[in-house]
Amino acid sequence: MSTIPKYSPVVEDSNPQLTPVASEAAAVLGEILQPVTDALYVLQGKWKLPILLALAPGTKRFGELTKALPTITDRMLSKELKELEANLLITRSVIEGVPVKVEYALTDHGISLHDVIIELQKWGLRHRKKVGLQ
Amino acid sequence: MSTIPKYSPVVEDSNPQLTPVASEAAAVLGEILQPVTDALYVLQGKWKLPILLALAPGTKRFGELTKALPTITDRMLSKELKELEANLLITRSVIEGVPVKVEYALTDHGISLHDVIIELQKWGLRHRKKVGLQ
DNA sequence: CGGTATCCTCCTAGATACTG
DNA sequence: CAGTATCTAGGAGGATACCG
Repeated sequence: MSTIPKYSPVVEDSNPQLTPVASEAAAVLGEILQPVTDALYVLQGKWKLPILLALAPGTKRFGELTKALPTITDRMLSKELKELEANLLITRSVIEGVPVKVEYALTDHGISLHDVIIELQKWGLRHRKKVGLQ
Repeated sequence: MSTIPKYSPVVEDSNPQLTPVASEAAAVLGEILQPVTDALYVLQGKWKLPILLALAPGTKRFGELTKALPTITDRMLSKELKELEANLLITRSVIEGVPVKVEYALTDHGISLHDVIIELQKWGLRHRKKVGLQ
């Protein structure tokens, strides 16, 4: 196992994708790019959003999540949960016993994604109409 | 060349990643997942956002974009511009002459991403603090 | 029950060279 | 100037089997 896996939070590097020219507009753009990239990063991948939505109604166990997301593999679910935990969006609680139970729940920080998701939803609906898919 | 490339708008399939159980909560979740996925989809990749931000101040030509995004390759820029155009976020205007000029500009639909981007930025800034990267 | 370990496949992104 | 053609590498995601 590698020592520092992908579970480190946020985006890996602040790569300068826009030239740092000395115009105010460009400066503003630069201040937008990084935070937005960070936000998009934590939602990246096929399963982040489905998992977060599945946890929205309340705490769920590993097995309950696999039922809620019938096509995810155990490996993927495990991997994604680790990343979400590393980004402080969910908590993982082990309940000792035989067999052991593990509960996953949204953190306040995870819940705070609500506004972002609503805004994405609103735009996504407009986009569907615009593009003509129903 | 394949006949139907990736330039088709929105996400390829509505894959049921959440079980359609008969609870109201799940129904609401299903209505959130698809539009949000669509919205995230059009911003996906390393260059979508930088290109959109580079076009925010106004129309730019291909060469101007390569200068604004110094590390992008021509191939990548060309590919991403096609996808953005297919998603109706930008327009492509050919100005005949020798040599030919091509101008790219945001559409109203592209500009309408503003609210989404601001919301992502706000959350991204909070996320950086939360995660402890300054 | 709640995962790991291995192996594999495809897709994205990039490098390089060339063109109307 | 504004791209296209071709090739390649790396990583995300997936299948399957096994484990404390």
